[in-house]
Amino acid sequence: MSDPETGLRARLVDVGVDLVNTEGVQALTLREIARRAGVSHGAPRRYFPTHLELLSAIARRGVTDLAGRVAELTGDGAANPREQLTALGHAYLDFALTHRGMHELMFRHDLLESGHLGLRETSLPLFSLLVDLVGRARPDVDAALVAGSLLANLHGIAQLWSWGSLQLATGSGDFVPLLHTALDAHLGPANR
Amino acid sequence: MSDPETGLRARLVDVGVDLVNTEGVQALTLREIARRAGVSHGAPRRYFPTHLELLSAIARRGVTDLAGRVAELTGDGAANPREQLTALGHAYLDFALTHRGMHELMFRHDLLESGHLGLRETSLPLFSLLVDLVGRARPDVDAALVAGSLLANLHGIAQLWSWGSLQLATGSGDFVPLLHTALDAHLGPANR
DNA sequence: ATTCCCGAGTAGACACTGTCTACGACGGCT
DNA sequence: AGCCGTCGTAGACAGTGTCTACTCGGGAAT
Repeated sequence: MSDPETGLRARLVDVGVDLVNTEGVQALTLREIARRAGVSHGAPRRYFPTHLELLSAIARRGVTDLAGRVAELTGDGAANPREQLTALGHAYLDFALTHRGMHELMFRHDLLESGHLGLRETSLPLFSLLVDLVGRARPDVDAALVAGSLLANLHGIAQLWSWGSLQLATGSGDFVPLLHTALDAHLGPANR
Repeated sequence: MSDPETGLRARLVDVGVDLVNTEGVQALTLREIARRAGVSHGAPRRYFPTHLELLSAIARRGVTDLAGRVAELTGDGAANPREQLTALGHAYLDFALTHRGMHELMFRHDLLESGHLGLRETSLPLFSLLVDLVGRARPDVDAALVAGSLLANLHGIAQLWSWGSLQLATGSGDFVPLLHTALDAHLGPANR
């Protein structure tokens, strides 16, 4: 009847999401998750045959969370694509920096290559949204190429910023100038 | 007298570099490195008090390797900065994609945050070279900001490309168009 | 109503990991 | 000769992921 009691499967993922956001990615031990869910260390195996599949389920939670935030920011019809892209970039960086553990988990090589995550399918709508916005903002260029480079730019800023390399480089403690630099570079200088 | 016999310390790092390039980052077990170096699992502790410090030493080898490649590409005086930046970007992407394990190791959060790696100091010359080149190519902008964004862009392309997200996005199996898109975006369209 | 059975979780074993500590060789001093 | 410090060994310990045998409880079928 109550919500969190709906099956051990969901509870394990809930615990994992909490754990990665509070303690970091190295705390996502199979046994620790089981412990916090109040079951024995063998229990998760019935739902997730391997540790990687449990981690993938947790990471997928983060992907859909991020996708939700982006969707609600860019939801309203055909607004100014440049503004929407700014909001999208801001949302992405904000998510990555306030959920560092989850962001790190979402892009781990072993998860991505295991195939359990299905990031290719999960993140494709976000990418095609980006392609659409870029295509509307700059009809004169190869939208897929520019969108790809812009996505990589956002991702790189999030990554380098989160461990401090870029803050030392740019001096300031604010990532917004970097975001605007990246946007200006790919979309042309902000027209007013 | 012979080269590889110069101390266990160097031999451990040698073994680690080989291992990460052939088997990947998950093979860099303390005990496995010791095994391949022909010593017991307790031996590394005399030179590297913890596993992370050994990994940091291996990663530092990769950083200096990359710095060397970049330095020899951009060594000749004051050539065309745009061409030098193109060569630098190509070298960076090439290194990241042909040494995937090493590249992944070099940018692991736990290594960076442990402080043992010293990436801040190690990679600073590379970044200031980038700032210099960007400043010469575009005297009209904040060079540090653009260089930071460009570095993040290169890093992001390397990362996203290496696990296939971008190849699916751009269709082609070649990363050079993406590299030129990023360079054009930050430096302005190639003059001529 | 009794039997059967199957899904869900437990408990213990196994090989492996990183860290710690006590111990043994070996070589260069005085 | 005796000593001592450096280097490496060997074993213990807690913790990990995976595997397998088992127990328990509640329907379904006869």
